[in-house]
Amino acid sequence: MHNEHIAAIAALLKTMSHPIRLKILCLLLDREMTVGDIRGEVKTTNANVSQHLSILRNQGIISFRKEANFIYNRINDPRILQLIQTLRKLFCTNSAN
Amino acid sequence: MHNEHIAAIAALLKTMSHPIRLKILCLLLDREMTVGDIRGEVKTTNANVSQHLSILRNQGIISFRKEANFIYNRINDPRILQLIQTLRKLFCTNSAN
DNA sequence: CCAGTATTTAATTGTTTAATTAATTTAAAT
DNA sequence: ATTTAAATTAATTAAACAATTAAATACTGG
Repeated sequence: MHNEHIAAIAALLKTMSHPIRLKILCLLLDREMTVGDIRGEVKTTNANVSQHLSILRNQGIISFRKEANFIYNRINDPRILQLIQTLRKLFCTNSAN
Repeated sequence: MHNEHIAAIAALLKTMSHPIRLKILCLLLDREMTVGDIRGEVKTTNANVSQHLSILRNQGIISFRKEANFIYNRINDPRILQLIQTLRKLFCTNSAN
């Protein structure tokens, strides 16, 4: 692996490595969610969710669409979906494969 | 995914999210390496490598064996191997799968 | 025992990150 | 136009992280 790849992947992992951000990504696996929706699932403030979302956006992981004064967030990069699938398979099951 | 899983995975990703530590893990994919070996590959000091190794050990990612006054480090957890394989496949190739 | 090498530990210092709070923007509804 | 709700932004403060340097430990060989 080249050093640029390593730097890029390290940055990605860093973005994903906060419990709230990882949880947001897990929530967004299935569906779109607004900031308010997300705040209902994680135990923190609205502003805090918004800040974490902005970090995820800057990394290019999620994008959003605006409707009325709601903002619907979704996972942008299909590779992130696959990555989370792998994490779940490796660390959340007892299966042999 | 349960919150304990999320916390555990977030902690793992955090440990892996430093460029030097990620590079160390990539180097250890194939072979065992001493601190000195690793310092030859990453541009930093001996003490710094040792500190990063200790973080990786505390996370349970790598283990080591002692021989003379060398310490040979290796990846402990086969799931880490698979995870890095996945990262490489997703973010270091142009292939469609 | 002493010298030399490998590694770890400790202490310091600067940087980054994260949560909280308050203020601001944007859009909708009355 | 004013109010209300959703989301963002900004400012503050505390905590965590990381690199450097120096000191300490562990082990080997003469």
